[in-house]
Amino acid sequence: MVTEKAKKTSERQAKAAALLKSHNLKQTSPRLGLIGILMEEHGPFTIDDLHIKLKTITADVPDLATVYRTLTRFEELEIVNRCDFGDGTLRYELAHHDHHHHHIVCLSCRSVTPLAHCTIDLETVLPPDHGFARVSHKLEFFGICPQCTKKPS
Amino acid sequence: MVTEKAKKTSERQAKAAALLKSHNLKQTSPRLGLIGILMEEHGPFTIDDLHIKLKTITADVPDLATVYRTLTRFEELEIVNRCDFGDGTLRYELAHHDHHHHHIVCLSCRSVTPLAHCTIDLETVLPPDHGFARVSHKLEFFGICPQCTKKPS
DNA sequence: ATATGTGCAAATTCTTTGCATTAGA
DNA sequence: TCTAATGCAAAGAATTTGCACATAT
Repeated sequence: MVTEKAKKTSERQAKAAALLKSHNLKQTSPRLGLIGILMEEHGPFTIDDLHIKLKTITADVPDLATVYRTLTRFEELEIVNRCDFGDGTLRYELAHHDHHHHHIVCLSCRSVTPLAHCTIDLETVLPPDHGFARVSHKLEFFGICPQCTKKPS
Repeated sequence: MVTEKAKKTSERQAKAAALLKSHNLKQTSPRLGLIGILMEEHGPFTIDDLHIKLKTITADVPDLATVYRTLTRFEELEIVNRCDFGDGTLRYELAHHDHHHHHIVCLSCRSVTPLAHCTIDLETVLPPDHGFARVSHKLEFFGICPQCTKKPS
């Protein structure tokens, strides 16, 4: 009997393989491992988070340098998004090309909550004559989450 | 005869001194120098930019560590804003308390253009039941500026 | 077979910290 | 005088790089 979980895992593996193939990247275990983790949980995760998670699923963990190189590569290919919450450590999450979204970060416990989707309309936010091409944006929210608000800090 | 420029400079010095006094900070030359520079040009500037600019106005340049400490202090006191454009180096600009604004960064020449003011309305962007307290946001735009768009890269 | 990817170790870059000394208020 | 601020040097943290070896296609 095939469990539901095992089924999902194999689906993910197939998707991960297809994703690499579509970008002409070789199927290596660091890459498959990283995409697998990012498909399983939303994140975003720091490089260290990801490196630690890799340890739990593989015997021979890839080198930290490889994790850095892999994610930099993935970012260039827009397989992942890089998130910068201004705390000195970058975080990565899988890119979803049908929408994009932002996060709200708790300044107390550092938890990260994804927001449903982006409602920013560039036309209304930027001056009409800005003259910039290929405009994108980074938007992150910060605050004190409901749990931390209750607790006396 | 007093030139227009000299007059502005002395006005700035007076404002800088008042700013420090209002926060109970001692009047030291690193602090006065930094505020002076930030009042003169919008920036935002990296720590290194500021350190280099200090060299042009003072004989005995403050140590880099002092520049870091001073700006961290200023940020806590909300005298300056810290800007993070995701390129690995933080930038600082004077905080204006009557408004806040964002920037558009050219991905080609790295120039930074301040946008007039922020038009983001938290109510419409965040889900109504988010439950976070003391919400703030960081928003930066990226693109290719008009000059760089013209030039063949 | 061959270009691509990886491990390892060292180097870089940005930032922070400890501590003795100096200097504002 | 007495606390706060600075300089200096060293430590830290995150990330990048060079190069020889390994591996996917």
